[in-house]
Amino acid sequence: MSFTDAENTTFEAFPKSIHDHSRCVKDALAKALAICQARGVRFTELRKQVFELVCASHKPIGAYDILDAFQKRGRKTAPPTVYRTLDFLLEQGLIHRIASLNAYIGCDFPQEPHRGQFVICKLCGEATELVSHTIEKCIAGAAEKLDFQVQSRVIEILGICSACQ
Amino acid sequence: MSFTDAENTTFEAFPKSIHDHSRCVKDALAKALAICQARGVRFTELRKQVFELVCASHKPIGAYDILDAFQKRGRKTAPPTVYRTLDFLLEQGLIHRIASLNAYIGCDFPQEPHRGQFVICKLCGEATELVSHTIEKCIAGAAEKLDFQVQSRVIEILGICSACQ
DNA sequence: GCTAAATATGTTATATTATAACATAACAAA
DNA sequence: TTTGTTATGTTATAATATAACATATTTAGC
Repeated sequence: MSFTDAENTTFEAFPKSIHDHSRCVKDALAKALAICQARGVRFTELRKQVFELVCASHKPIGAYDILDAFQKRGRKTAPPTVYRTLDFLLEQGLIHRIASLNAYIGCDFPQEPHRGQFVICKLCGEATELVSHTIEKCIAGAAEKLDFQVQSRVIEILGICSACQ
Repeated sequence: MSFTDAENTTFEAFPKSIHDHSRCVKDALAKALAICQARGVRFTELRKQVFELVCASHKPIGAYDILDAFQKRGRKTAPPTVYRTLDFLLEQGLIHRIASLNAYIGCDFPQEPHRGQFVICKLCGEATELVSHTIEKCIAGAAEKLDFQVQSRVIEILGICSACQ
């Protein structure tokens, strides 16, 4: 469930402790599959499994955590396999990379082309995605003044969530 | 030389190719020294040298580039020495870390308590700092709605600067 | 000045994150 | 069914960062 406020910022409830997570994962998988089919790219078993691991929680997960999970399941996997798969999911906009944590999180709005903005709790590790059009506009304005062509942006807000205070 | 626009965003000229850089470094060193003296912390020779290396250009520099520079000068230095020194400079707000590049850059506004926002050219590597109060407000607004205590933020805008287009 | 405490730096080893380069397998189109 | 393309496997290594402990330097109190 996402909200849009008066300043035109869209966000999910946070923290996400209280929601039907199995449904949440199921929906995300269905969306991802539909998106890949529509684009004619393959949502292979490996990609599906990595995506499921990333979506298993709303805490950004590291590449080596994914690797460990595979190895615990008895699947011998090497880092390039995981990184390549993460790269695919990033390219398709199904997940985001959190630069300040070297970790990956499922995208809350995979249908729409957009740039993720994140709010991340340093205590519980949960993160949620914002889409603030005000921030977008402000960045676009500054870029225009500098005659700068924006290609990507990293916006990560770190602190303590309401539940952890 | 910094500017403040109608939307209350302060920024330096960008790209910075055309400015008196030796003066720029000299000023930064003087400011850093004054700040450390005022706070009663030591701006040691090592810290000064690392700070000078970071300020030697307006391109974010990696920790291992700093290490290499020391080793080229015949000074045998190990990674922890560099990282500890960078940590000190970060704590004092004299430099910033660019998370998306794993690199470090001198702070343009070390006197004021603020959070860096960066515009970074992927071609020439130059970066400049913004202080957009609009972005600050927007983040503060979203945080308040989520009852989230902001501790730090990472705002990095990547693309192509005017000179490189 | 001398000594103790605090601060800073040196040193060794290792953890963590990510990629290069090349081999094999699976799939898709003709 | 063979050919090109895409995906995955495999080995090795690069790049970034920290833990743990040793030594040196500075500061403050005496």
